Amino acid sequence: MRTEIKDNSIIISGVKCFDMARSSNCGQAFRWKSVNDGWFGVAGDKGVLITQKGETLTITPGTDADIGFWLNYLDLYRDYQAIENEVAEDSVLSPCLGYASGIHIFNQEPFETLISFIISANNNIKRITGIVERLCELAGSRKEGEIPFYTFPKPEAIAALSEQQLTAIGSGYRAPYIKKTAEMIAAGYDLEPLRKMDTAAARKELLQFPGVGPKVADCILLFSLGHTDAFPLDVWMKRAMRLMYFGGEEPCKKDMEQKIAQLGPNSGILQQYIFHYARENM
DNA sequence: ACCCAGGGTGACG
DNA sequence: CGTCACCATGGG
Repeated sequence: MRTEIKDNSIIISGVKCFDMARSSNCGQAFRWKSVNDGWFGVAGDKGVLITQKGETLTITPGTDADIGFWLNYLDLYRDYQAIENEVAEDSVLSPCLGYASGIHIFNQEPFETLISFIISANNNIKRITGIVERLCELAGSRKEGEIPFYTFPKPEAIAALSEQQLTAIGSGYRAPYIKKTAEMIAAGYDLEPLRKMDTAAARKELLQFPGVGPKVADCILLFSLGHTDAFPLDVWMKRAMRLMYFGGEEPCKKDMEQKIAQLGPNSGILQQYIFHYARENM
């Protein structure tokens, strides 16, 4: 893999085992949208267009100082080929690769992920995307450029909104959860130390936030805090796990946990393959 | 009209 | 510890 700067763009060549289309459209992030010949997305205070042609990625705009940020965000440091090789040898999981090969876990900003997945509860991806977009327009800061965009709001900005404003953008009964959680972060709770905790301890911390239960906590751990063994179990995943490992029958909790543990330290990444496979097939 | 969506909360046993 | 009604919203 090689990086260079050309015409205000970051060019990353020799990119293997990465599919931007699948990665940006697999329900882990809500701020990427397909445009003419690529994807426009926002991360932190950066809004960029990413195009992929074969093994070459182009990120526009991008300077030398941004290279490390995007390599980390797109999880290009991780050896996904090794992970996919193991999946290919697993007779149960290998069918997922046809639909999920090239999916990377994006390393997103923790507060944004926390709020986004509170919104995700009992909701569908299209609606979640819309609510997040309206939240950014309501309380984020506008950035001008070739494609103008809004940043994800800071905790203080969301805490300052009324519940009525939050329901007005479509968040429904989750409005008080969003507000209270933002208030807790604005009051000084730091999510960063959760990266270094073991997954179970970090999960317990996240469960303190209103609107965060086991599934939402696992999404935050996996999509923003580097815990690749967090395994979000939503309705799609339960359906898929039932069919793949339990003959279509509902397993008891212990058997499910045992099966997940058996998938190893990258179970969360495998989860994303299974999730995408399930959404396309079930 | 009914069911579903990347579920969580609170009440009750 | 487990179960379950309820929660707001829009699309099928």
